[in-house]
Amino acid sequence: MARAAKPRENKDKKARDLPTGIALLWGEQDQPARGPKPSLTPQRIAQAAVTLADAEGLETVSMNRVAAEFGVSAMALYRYVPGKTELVELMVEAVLSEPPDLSAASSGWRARLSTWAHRQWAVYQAHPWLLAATAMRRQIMGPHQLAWMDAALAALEPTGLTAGQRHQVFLLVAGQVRNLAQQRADFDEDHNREWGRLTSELLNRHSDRFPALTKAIADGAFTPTELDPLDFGLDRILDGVQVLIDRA
Amino acid sequence: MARAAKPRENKDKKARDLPTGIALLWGEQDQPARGPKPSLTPQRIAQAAVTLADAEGLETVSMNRVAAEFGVSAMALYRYVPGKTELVELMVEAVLSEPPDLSAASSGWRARLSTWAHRQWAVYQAHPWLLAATAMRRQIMGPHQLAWMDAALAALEPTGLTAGQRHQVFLLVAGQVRNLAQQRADFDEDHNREWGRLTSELLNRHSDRFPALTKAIADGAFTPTELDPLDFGLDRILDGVQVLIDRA
DNA sequence: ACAAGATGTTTACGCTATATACAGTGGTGG
DNA sequence: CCACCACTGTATATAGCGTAAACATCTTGT
Repeated sequence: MARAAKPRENKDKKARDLPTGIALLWGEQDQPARGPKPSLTPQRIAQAAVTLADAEGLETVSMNRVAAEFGVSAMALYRYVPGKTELVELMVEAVLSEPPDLSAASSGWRARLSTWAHRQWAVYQAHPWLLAATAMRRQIMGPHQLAWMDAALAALEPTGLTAGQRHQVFLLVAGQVRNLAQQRADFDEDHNREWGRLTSELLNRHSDRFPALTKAIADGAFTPTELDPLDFGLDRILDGVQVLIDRA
Repeated sequence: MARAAKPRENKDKKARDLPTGIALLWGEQDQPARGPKPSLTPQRIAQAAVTLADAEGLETVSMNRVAAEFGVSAMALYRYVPGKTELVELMVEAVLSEPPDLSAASSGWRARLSTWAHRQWAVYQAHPWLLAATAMRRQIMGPHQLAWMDAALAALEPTGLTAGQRHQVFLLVAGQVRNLAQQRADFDEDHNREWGRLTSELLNRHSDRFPALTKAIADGAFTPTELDPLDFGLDRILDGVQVLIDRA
C-alpha cells in the first residue's frame, strides 16, 4: 500500500520490467482506487495455471488457455501479470510455498539436509513441470525460493565450513534433486521400455563400439534396482561433505 | 545402403517416427537412386544450426533461419530432417563428437572420471545451448552420447562397485556437470550483479525472514571465490564414492 | 523416350505472445 | 450531483513459429 502507482515509465520496453515482476513476486502491489473492481488476482491466475500444468503439462499453459479457465480473454490477464515469464515465476512461488522447519524435524546437519532434499524432491514429484519452469532463463527468486535456500544454509551452519563452502554444498544438494527430476522427466516408464528395446538392438549391432555399456546392461545396471536413486546420490554427496568437514 | 526405402508408412503421423530419427542419428540412411542430387545433408544442416546457435543462441535457431543460411526455403529442410526435434538431436550429436580416451589420459578411476567431467564441461562451455537442447523431452541417444557414457562406465569398472552402483555414480558425475552448466546459464555476469543488488535490497527489508541467507551474504558466500565450482562438487562426490568403495 | 521418384517452392493453417485501440464501469473531486 | 478519469476487459492485429499439402522441376533407371 501507500506507494503511488508510477505512470508506467517503460522506456526499455521489456528490459527493465524486472522491478514490476519482483513486486509481484513479493506481493507488494497497491490496489487501485478508481475503476471497476478487479475480477482476478495474480495469485488466482497463477493457481489456475498450476492446476492446469499439473493436469496437462506446462506446454499447455498458454495465456489463452489460462484465460479460458476464467472465461475471460487472453489479454485480460495482462492487467494482472506483465507477461508469461512472470506468470511462470508466480507458479513456481505458488508450488514452493513455505519450506519445512528442519530444526524441528531432525537434528544434525546431515539429517536436516537430507530431509530438506526429500521435501524438495516431493515438490518436484508433485509438480513435474517445475523442473522445466525453473530451467528457463534469468530467474529472479521469490520469497519462497529464498526461504528454501535459507533453510538449507541454516542447516549447514553448525558444520564449521566456510561460507563459500556451505554455499557450494547447498548448490550440490539442490542440484542432486534437480538432476533426479531431470532423469525422471527423460525416462518415464513407457519411454524407458522403448528406449531399452531400440538401444539394445543398436548395441547388438555395435557392441564392439561400446564395450563397457554393453557389459553394464548385461549386468543389469539399467534394470530398476532396490536402491533409491535420490538417497544413493545424496549419501555419496553427504559422505563427501563429511570428509571435508573431518579434514578441517 | 541396402535397405530398401520403405514408402513412408506413417499411420500414427508423428508418433512412430522414432526409427526415422534414430536412423538419422546413426547415419544409416540410404541415398536415393532417381531424382536430382540433394544439395544438402542432415549433417551440413546440423552444422549450420550449431554455428548459428553458438553465435546467437538456440532460440534463434528456427527452420526459417537455418534454411536462409543455405539460401533455400524452410520447407526444403524437411527433405533431410523429419522435424525440428530431430534437428536438435543432430546438433547435440555434432558437438559431442568422440569422447576422449581416458585410459590414455590418466590412470585410476578417480582421475579418469575427473578428466571425463572436465572434458564434458568444456563442451558445455563451448556450446552454452547444449544444456537447453538436452533438457528438452524424450531424448533418444545417438552414438556419440552413448560413447561418452561408455567411457565413463569403463572408467568405473575397476572400482569393484556393482553395475547398478556404477551406473548411479555415472549419473551423479554427469549431473554435476549439467548442474554447473545450469548455474552458469542462470547467473551470467550482468544478471548476477543486478540480482545481487535487487536481492540485497529486499533482504535488507526482510532480513528477519532469511537469517541464514543474510548471514551467508555478509560472510561473502556469493562473492566469486578462488575454489573452482566444478572441482569442488566433483571432489565431494568422488570422495563420497571413495568412501563407498572402501566400505566394501 | 518415358515414367518414376526425389527436390525445392508456394501457400496455408493453427498456434504462440503481446502491442494497440477501444468500450464499459465506478469511485472521487469540483 | 455530475463529470472526469483511472481502471477493467475486449477486439483486432502483428510477427513469428513448426509444418501439412499441393505443385513444378529436375534426374535417372528402364
